Amino acid sequence: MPELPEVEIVRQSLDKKIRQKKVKKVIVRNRNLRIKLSNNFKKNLENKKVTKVSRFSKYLIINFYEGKFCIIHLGMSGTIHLIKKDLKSNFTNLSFYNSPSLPKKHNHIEIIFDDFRIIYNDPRRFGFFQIIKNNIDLKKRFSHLGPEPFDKKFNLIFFKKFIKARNKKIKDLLIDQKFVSGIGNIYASEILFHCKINPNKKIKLLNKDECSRIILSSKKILIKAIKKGGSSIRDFKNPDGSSGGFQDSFKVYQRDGLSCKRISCEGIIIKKIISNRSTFFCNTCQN
DNA sequence: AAGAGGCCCTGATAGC
DNA sequence: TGCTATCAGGGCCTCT
Repeated sequence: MPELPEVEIVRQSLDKKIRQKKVKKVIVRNRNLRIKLSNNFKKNLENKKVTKVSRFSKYLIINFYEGKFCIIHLGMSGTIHLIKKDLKSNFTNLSFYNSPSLPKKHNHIEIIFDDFRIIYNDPRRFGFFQIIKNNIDLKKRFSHLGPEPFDKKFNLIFFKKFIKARNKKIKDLLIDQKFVSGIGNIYASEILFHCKINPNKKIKLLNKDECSRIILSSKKILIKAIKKGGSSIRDFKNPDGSSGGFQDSFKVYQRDGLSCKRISCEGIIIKKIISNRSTFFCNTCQN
């Protein structure tokens, strides 16, 4: 499901809700996520107080007072639901489950606070939760990942150096998390449309100006997507149940066969599989 | 050693 | 109202 903008939207509403709150109880219904949940998972969370919720790339990070962290990756289909207690009901337990936005199946993990709980739902179970003991381990955990698009380290010098002695298509490079972290399949297509570069182009053929445009467009598209609340396709929703709006701004994603949205371009949007994933681009203005 | 491809898993949709 | 095939926004592993 989610790329960096969607994860950031989840982070924002989660942070607003659980900052400075103490976890009362944890319910685990299914430990078999992509990474099997550790045996002491519950113990590590129960009675611990949250300082804040942060994020790196597509990973959510719940920060706790004693210096531990719980990282959450949503995989392809993970969603987080904030469920408030229905004050009209006197039933202690069932009164949490009357939210129409809560799916019936695959609610694997619940983290319970005083008068609300957060529920992790994930049909495909490509997501995971992981406890990280301290700051050093947290750094290590993300050490294989490249900078985020907004990071000033993501610049022309870095770009040129990284692509040296490599040969792949630019679309492949953009979703390579070792190069830049947070961009996934949707935004890669949107970014390349924005800077008018063909996703099939080999990186060794990119000139300086094109590299600069890719950097700039990556920043712009992701920031715009965050401002619009992420993209709601399939099942993505803000934990409070509201939808994002960036999907209405898609210029190429899932628009194959339709005409190019660029003013004065007569092109048609093409869908092509690049390394096993759908890629969309204009056959005219992206060269 | 970089890169291509397969695989983890379930659900929605298309086509018969 | 049934099947079966294909595809889906991620990331890791293996083979070459």
